[in-house]
Amino acid sequence: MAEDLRDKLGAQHLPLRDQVLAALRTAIIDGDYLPGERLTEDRLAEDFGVSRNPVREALRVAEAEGFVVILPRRGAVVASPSSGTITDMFAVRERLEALAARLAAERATAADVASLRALLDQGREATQRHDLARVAELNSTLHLRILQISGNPWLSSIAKSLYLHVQWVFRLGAAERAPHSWAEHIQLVDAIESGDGDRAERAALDHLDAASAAAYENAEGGYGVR
Amino acid sequence: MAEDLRDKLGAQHLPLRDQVLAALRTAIIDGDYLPGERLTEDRLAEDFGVSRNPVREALRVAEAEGFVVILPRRGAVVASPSSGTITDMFAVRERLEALAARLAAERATAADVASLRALLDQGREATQRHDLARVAELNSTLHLRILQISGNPWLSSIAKSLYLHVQWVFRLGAAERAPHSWAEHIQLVDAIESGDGDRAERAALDHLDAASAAAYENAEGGYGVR
DNA sequence: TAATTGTTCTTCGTATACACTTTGTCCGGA
DNA sequence: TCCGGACAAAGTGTATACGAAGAACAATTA
Repeated sequence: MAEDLRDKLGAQHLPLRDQVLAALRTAIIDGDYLPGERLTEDRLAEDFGVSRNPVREALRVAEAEGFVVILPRRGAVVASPSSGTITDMFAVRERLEALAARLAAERATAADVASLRALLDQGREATQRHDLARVAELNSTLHLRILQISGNPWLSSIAKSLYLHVQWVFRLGAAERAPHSWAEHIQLVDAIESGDGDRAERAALDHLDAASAAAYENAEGGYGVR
Repeated sequence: MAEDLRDKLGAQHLPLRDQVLAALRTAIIDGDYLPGERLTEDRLAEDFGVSRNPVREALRVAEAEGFVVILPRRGAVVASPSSGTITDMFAVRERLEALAARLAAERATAADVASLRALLDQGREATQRHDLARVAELNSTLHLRILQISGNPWLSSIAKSLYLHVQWVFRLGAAERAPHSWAEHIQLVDAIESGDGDRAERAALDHLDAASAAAYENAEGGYGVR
């Protein structure tokens, strides 16, 4: 009850535009709306059961985030990530996640490390169960958690946005990420626990290299993105 | 004329919401709207002479960009960058601009280098004239130009946004940036021209270190940002 | 003084209207 | 058949109005 009150003080009723934005993002990432597809305001409004205003506001933010492109007087279309984009995104992610790993190593508390280890355990378990969806989800959670531990809000929000886009491109390409090499993750968490920034950074870079290599293999088959 | 036609094909009549967004950004960066200041939709609509709709859309984007904070059912207030933010921003900028310098070194054409040198010359000249505003402007242009040369749109847009925020914090703090050490810039451009990625990266890092040191000195006096 | 109530301001969402562009279609003429 | 222009349809861009609900502040009451 006390928690309810505290929540109510600030807010709790998240605006429709935010719900629309979230729904739009996931719809695009999941491929429900394909690149190049036209997104008229009326259509989105109908799809989400709201009026045009919340839709418009969500669209502007989605544009700023790079999920849609808005052509003046023509409306919005889902953005079309090109193969060049993958290289570019990984180049930036490399730097950012290396920094995040370093900061996390320098700042992680025992509780932080424990939470990372817990994710690692769940990941191993899910891998054994061959629950690929869960594995991918845990992978995301782990990376996001490290960003959070880094304690740099800018880093966190930028990398998070990049991460979403990478996921998007992945889904467009191959069905699902390959079975993750949790060994790399363990290396990374070990390094963070050690408090050795250099080592953490190296571990992050190694992991990213492997991930980007996998990305290219996946991309080979090709996303039908024109 | 051919250019006019090409422009007309796509568009030319940039929407009110974009004009409002641009005006809002500069108003915040210039300190016309101070951190913590309340920005009601009606007030902004009146200030810019438009209806509430374009204002709302501009506000959402400004929120996504971190210039304003929107409290549910309370409205928007200008964001309040704290001293921690400066450290965080520079940590990210360091990585990003180092990457940009490396990419620029690897990809710069002769024409690119020439345009950088031209900016350098103008900068030196403006410094001699003690035209500080122009110096600051040329400094911005130079950095943005390097980002553009890097050819990585993600890097470019992220770093650009960070750059805007840094400027904002600067203006809040001290009146104007100290007379720039163009020597560092020359080092950087030399390194880019040489095509040596490592060297360019080092030069960028050196420059950022100096800039962040200067930032702290300036910040010492204190931005009255509560 | 402290708690409660009421008032006011403002956001949030909806609905509507209309000008203006872009696009697509149709039709007549060469 | 092919071309060109008139015409209609679709959709964005902007403005405006209105009701509901939350938050802040003032006034009132115990």
